[in-house]
Amino acid sequence: MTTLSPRERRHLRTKDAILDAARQIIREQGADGLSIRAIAERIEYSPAALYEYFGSKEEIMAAVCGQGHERLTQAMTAVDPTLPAPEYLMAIGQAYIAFAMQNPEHYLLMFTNPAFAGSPEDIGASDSSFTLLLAAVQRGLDEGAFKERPTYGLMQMAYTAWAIVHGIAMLRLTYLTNYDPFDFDTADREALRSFTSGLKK
Amino acid sequence: MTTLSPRERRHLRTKDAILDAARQIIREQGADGLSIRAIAERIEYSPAALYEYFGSKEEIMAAVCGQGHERLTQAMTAVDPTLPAPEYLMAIGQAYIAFAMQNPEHYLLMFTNPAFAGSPEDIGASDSSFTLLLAAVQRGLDEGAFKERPTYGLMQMAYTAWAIVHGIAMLRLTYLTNYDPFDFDTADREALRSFTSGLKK
DNA sequence: TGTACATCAGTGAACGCGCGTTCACTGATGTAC
DNA sequence: TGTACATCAGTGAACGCGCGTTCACTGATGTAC
Repeated sequence: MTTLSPRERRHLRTKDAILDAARQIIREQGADGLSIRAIAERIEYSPAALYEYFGSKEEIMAAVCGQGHERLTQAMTAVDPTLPAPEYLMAIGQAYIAFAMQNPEHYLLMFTNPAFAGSPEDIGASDSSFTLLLAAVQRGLDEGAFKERPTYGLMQMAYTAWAIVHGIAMLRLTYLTNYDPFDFDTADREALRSFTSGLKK
Repeated sequence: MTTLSPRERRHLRTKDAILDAARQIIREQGADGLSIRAIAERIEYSPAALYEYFGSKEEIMAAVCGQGHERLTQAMTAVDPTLPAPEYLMAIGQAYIAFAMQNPEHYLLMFTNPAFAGSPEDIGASDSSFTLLLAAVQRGLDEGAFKERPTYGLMQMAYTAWAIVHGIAMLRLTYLTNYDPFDFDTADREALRSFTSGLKK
């Protein structure tokens, strides 16, 4: 790893400041409120200055998404891997949901923006958070904790496990804001338990 | 029910044409592509003409959302209510997902647009599709097919059941377009079975 | 049935706005000798 | 250490664009008598 010159360090710091500003704007005003001009205003630069760091607005959004995927994977990796498979699956699910709640701007940009969705690589082995999920389900199958069916194997189980945490995250972030008749975290845990227990037979 | 004058009929027909055009545009270009001008062009009117029918762009979007909620409720109501509670719950879940797949523009506008989310009434008794879901879970509890826990009762079960179908719908519509390594419908059915069977204990 | 008038449905042009991006420029920082 | 020059980081003004909405208008449709 080469050491960086002061100039390079400053460059990276400014780049980070741009991404931070972008995240804050999305958090406060939604993705529609994000504009080059708003970012520039927040970091007290002229709009044109941002083009020294990113080629376009789209590049900035892609960078924020990339950051989000990294941090999501990190949060899931922090889960204790020595847990029994069903508990481990539940725990990474809870970590996933917690990440979404704590980083709504990241999560919504990652999964709401049509521009960053739908390419096969995203769900394939290269997408590391999904890879973690696949491994968790595989372990459950190997250890006999989950039972396969002809039409419900590794991929299907992982896909539906993803769907449930994604559904919880999206509902809470987009539809159930300002609504809390009960403790969501507890209900979510029960939902994961219910779903996971269903994988056993 | 009063009969309508030809003028009133024509008015309603044009109103419908506006909503249809709006839905098609969202379908083809996403919600961001929706504009008064685009709708006007599609129905071969001047942009200003739309203000004869709706007060603002927002009113048009709200009307499309309203249509969507109606149709979703209709689709779920069409499910055979004489099915045993667990099968009934699965069936309305499948109807929910099928609606989203067949009406992506409705579904995405309803659940993606921040402007139409988050008011308590939306999840309360007034939202009829959620009411259907609540009734289904209640039946399962009454019949002893589902078992309550201290932290996982009627509302929690309904909320998480909603989350799972919502997650499936959103994933398929926004992230897994152009990706089909297996039959989603089959996997979805298994997921609902797995989740529902988990409600029994 | 004919006529006078009111209402309705639609047009075309214009408004002000915020946007992403470009471009010529300038002063500051770093580099070579 | 001093000087000449190249590169870097940032500015300010302007571009063209598409947007929602308003407004004065006009011809068509409906209504009253």
